[in-house]
Amino acid sequence: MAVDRDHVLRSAAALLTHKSTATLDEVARAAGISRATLHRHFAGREALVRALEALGIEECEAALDAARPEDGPAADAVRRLVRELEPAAGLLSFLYTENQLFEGEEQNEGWARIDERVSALFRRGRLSGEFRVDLTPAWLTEALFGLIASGAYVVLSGKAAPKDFHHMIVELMLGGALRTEEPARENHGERDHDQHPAAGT
Amino acid sequence: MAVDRDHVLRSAAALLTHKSTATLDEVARAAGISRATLHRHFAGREALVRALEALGIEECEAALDAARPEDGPAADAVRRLVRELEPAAGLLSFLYTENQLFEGEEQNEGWARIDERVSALFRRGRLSGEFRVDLTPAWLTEALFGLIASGAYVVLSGKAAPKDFHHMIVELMLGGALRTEEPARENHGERDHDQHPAAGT
DNA sequence: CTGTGATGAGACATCAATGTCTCACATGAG
DNA sequence: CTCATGTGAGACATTGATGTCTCATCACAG
Repeated sequence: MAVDRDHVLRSAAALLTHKSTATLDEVARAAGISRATLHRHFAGREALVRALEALGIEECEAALDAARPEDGPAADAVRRLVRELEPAAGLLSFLYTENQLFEGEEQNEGWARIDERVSALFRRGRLSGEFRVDLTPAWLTEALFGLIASGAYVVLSGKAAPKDFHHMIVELMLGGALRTEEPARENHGERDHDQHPAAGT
Repeated sequence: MAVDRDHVLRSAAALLTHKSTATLDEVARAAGISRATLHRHFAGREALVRALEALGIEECEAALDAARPEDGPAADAVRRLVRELEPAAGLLSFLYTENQLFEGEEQNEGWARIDERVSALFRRGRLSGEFRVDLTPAWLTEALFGLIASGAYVVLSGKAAPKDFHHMIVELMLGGALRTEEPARENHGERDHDQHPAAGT
């Protein structure tokens, strides 16, 4: 045997994340194999992207499982979810933009399922009174992935440190940019970052 | 004369927004002209994208001018900015993802300028005590454009109504998803004293 | 009407990415 | 050693998008 399929996929994901138009030859080089070998494992660019999509879906599902979106306060579940999704941020960023190309084509049911699970989390939070009622679960779901993509980009471009990824996204997502007397992002039981900016006057 | 250059650009923007790989032939058809004519106005795909980029920059600058980011509460300035940016959301969404392809190449200085102006707004808000200090202006700027892109996508896909565009983005951006005793979105200028014992736990 | 200018349609060559195939080499099993 | 397998390198044809050019048509100014 040869060529660790998973290694190839991850290399491809890393490369395509910041150069989505990379040639198959470039993808192969990035993985340390020849174009011929790459083609032996993935019939073509289409197949490669599909495989990446499958990998992304797989990681999202795994992240969702690990984040236990049904447990405890919804806000904490969101924090855990972002935490679990962080390793896949680059790949997701790529797929997020790539998916817009599939406009019109039928969306992979895997995404629909993930979308549903995340939406369910936001719905639960809304029902429990934790989340605002004027922001729909659908929008929050879309926004979450959008922010993850933006976050991955910011970190990649060096405008922010990797260690701030989780904080940036979770805090903006949950608490917003406005400073409040009572920081909305107080931890509901879980000890995440606690860089409370001493909201006092 | 013939072919309203501006019309062609806007058609192209609309098409490329949801199919970024559209053929020049498709772009031409979308604008209601022939590929030959399209080519007479824009030397090639490269030139076309550049023109779209220039248009996007122009609209952003105009939006920034109209939003008076220096006036009044920073939060209100953000609201005005999103309002002014809304018509260009589709175009921005396209450029936002497209820009990631130019990774490595020198970024158009126009974007740098816009980035700087928006960042300045968030810096101002942070200094005035309106915005949180743990979220950097750079991140908020990136996030704002990311949310605008997400918002444009959600509206385009029909998951949200166009009329909610502004609300969705501004509210999530400023107030976050968490429900608070004193909804941040009601602060349209004057800060109402929030001395509520919102201590969740 | 006539001339000018812009456009639409389409032919044609070019180019880059891709799909396919061959051949030689390296490695490991027997 | 000998064979089977997987791989690297590269040739070659195909395909789709593009750049370029020609020619007929249409609208409008004179």
